[in-house]
Amino acid sequence: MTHASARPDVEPTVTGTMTIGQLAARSGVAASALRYYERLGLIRADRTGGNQRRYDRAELRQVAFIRIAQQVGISLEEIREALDSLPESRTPTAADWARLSASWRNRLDERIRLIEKLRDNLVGCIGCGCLSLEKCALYNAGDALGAEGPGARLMLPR
Amino acid sequence: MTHASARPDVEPTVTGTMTIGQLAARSGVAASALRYYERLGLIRADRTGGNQRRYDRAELRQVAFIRIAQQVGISLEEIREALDSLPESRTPTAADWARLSASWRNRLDERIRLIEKLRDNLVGCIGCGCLSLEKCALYNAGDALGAEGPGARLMLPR
DNA sequence: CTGCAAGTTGAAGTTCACTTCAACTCAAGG
DNA sequence: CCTTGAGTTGAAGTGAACTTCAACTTGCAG
Repeated sequence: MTHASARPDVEPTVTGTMTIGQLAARSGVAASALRYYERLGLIRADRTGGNQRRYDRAELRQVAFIRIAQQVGISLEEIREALDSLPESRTPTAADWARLSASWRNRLDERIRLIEKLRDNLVGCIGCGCLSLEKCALYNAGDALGAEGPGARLMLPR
Repeated sequence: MTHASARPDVEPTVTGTMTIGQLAARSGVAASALRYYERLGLIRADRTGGNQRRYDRAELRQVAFIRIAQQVGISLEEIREALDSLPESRTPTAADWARLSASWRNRLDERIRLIEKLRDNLVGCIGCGCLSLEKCALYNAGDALGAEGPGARLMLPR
């Protein structure tokens, strides 16, 4: 083993910008995914003279936001729309983020309500055999089951 | 409008079995999806002399279970595994279902915990700008962010 | 200055969960 | 018997979210 002191090669440079590899390592998101996000307009990067991406520190927060939103079941397209609603002034302020996330609180609340209903009814409802689909409160809770258009569906409704 | 009495053409026959169209209508799942589920071994159907599917009433419950599990973010493959764990004796009993759903309660609890954490931290965490990824409790909550293998990822972790 | 890991692009591939299509066959009312 | 709507199959298409590949180019340690 080499000397145990800090390895400087992954540390962000003095300028505070990161390469795609560094952002990937720090965010836990694959570099290919970051490029994909950029193509979709979810994140942005400056370029060096040699056309390599250099990410601002702020992009780390942006990527975190994207990942979290995804975990909540929001599609990248919807995330893009939300991010587009941020002011043009780059590097959104804390207040901007707060406004955005507040608007998603409802979605989270809805999701929790649904899953809790699911959990609370699972044993009782399926166990009791009441799952007759027409009357069962559980089943009707997630009403948006009807198909609409081709392609794969989102796992969770709405 | 014709006379308002019940239309018998969608009603299940005296035998209690359903055509694929009837099961589709009653479960809210497209017929094509039902055939797909059958290919994956998630549901089963008897056949008429002319090779048409005839579903037992019990399959309605089965389909409901599948749909609910999906809403919780469980993949069809995992659902199949769970259903395979049911006893060979066709038409599982209420106790069987209860056992199965009980084993999924944990997953539901986990999901709820995660989303609640997300919700509770969203405004505070992103708003305050603490989202430095390494320290943020919110981000670390959903740790399984690392990639593994090709293909699309599940929306929600685990 | 050289070597080589890390970066770049566009195109094509992958997985999941379906849907759509074409080309039939079945079932049942009139 | 005929027609018509519902059902059958296998193959191919779809959308989301990425990954992988090939064929280069950059950037920096030695």
